[in-house]
Amino acid sequence: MTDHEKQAQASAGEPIVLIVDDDPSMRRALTNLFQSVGLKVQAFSSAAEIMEAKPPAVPSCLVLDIRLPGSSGLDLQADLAKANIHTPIIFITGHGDIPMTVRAMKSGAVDFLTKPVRDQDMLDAVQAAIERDRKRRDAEKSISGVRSRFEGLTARERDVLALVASGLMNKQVAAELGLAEITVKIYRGQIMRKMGAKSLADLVRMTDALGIPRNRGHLQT
Amino acid sequence: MTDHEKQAQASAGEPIVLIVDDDPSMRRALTNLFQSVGLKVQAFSSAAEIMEAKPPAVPSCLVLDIRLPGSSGLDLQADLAKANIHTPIIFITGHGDIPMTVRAMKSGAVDFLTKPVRDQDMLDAVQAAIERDRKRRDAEKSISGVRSRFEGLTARERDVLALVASGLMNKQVAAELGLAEITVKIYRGQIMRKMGAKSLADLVRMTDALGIPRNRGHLQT
DNA sequence: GTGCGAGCTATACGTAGGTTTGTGCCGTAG
DNA sequence: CTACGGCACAAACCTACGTATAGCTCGCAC
Repeated sequence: MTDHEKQAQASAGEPIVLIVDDDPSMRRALTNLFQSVGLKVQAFSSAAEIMEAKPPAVPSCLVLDIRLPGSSGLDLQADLAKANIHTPIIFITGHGDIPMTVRAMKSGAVDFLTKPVRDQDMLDAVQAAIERDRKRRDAEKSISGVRSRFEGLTARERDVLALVASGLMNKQVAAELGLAEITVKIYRGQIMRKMGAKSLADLVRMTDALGIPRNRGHLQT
Repeated sequence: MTDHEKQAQASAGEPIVLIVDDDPSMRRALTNLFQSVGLKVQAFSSAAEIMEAKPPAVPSCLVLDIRLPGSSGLDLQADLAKANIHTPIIFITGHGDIPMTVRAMKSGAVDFLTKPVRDQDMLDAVQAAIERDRKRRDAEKSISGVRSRFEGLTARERDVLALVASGLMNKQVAAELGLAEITVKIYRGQIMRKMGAKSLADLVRMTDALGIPRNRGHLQT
């Protein structure tokens, strides 16, 4: 298989583990551990270093020492969240305390391991983290196409879409927007075509996935 | 309408804090703390005791010492999960360790506080936990009506519902089920009436909320 | 048996959805 | 100026949706 072919299916496979630890011997040990089970590894020695690297395009996870030179692992976690990078994080700590653990877990860490870390615990945690990331990426991918098509709609088409997806009839949409019914019908057809929806049910699910507010939504009692 | 305004008319009823601790002085202190901010309280001295009580019908949370006579707080957490009771849990511990904390948080605990507990930390945690429970109850309530109406559908109506909600036209549904189109139309009308859906969009959202499998679903690219 | 509800269909009719073709206005990019 | 895209509408036409009325079978409970 050529590199090009590998790249083509990269989004689907070959997960990678990112290690951030200032202790070279720790980096080496973790790298060996992960490689021994066939995982790709990339190691960093500081938070700054990994923030400069581009986020991986494959399912991945971070293994992070809570005590790092400069900023702590928790700071890095917060920075990544702010940068909208949601790679799952596994913390390792030598002298962690409970409040620190709680904070990390509340912020979405998948695990928090204490030194000395047992190999099997680490591998289990990484396995779970990568699986979580894979799911997140799949979900992300499944709506990215929908979102980009939505971007291609004109302002008016979006108005109509919101009302149609909320269950209004064409004539009601027309009244709401001060249009003739025929105009709504035409926009509606354009929306279906542009969004690639083959039925109204499709369109409804797309708008829900996009989180478009419903002007007349319900579902109660 | 903002989320705050919605909140005001959400799940009615006086929230309650359930305390489980074998230390009478701790129970008294916590009870006083919560009552001082106007929260209702019910205290228990063991896991067995609270398992016998009926789960509260109002937004609530558990404040749980991790070390309990008989079973540990983590065991109680697991038992409650098994019994399908999802009241949010706040743990308190005197001598907890990190693995215990991780396990509790992974299992869905909202917080894990160490003694001595600062009053404000406890109140913040309880506030968050009750809010979480209120949201969960609201979500639960909003689909319970839909679910019960779905139970009232006949077998054939459910067949038709699944296909209609997946976006098929009446004639396609008819072909799929070996029926005449007119039959599908009539069932469809009955479904709309029985489910209380005022539009197809409604119906689609209901089926999605119920997790009904789609025979011809998509949403890709 | 009688009644009842589920299941199934038919004819008929009215409404809603959707496309095509064509018209026109407006603003802006070239 | 001209071309283009967004916006808006109309007439004509076809398809899909939905209801009412009516009739049929089957199985089950009384």
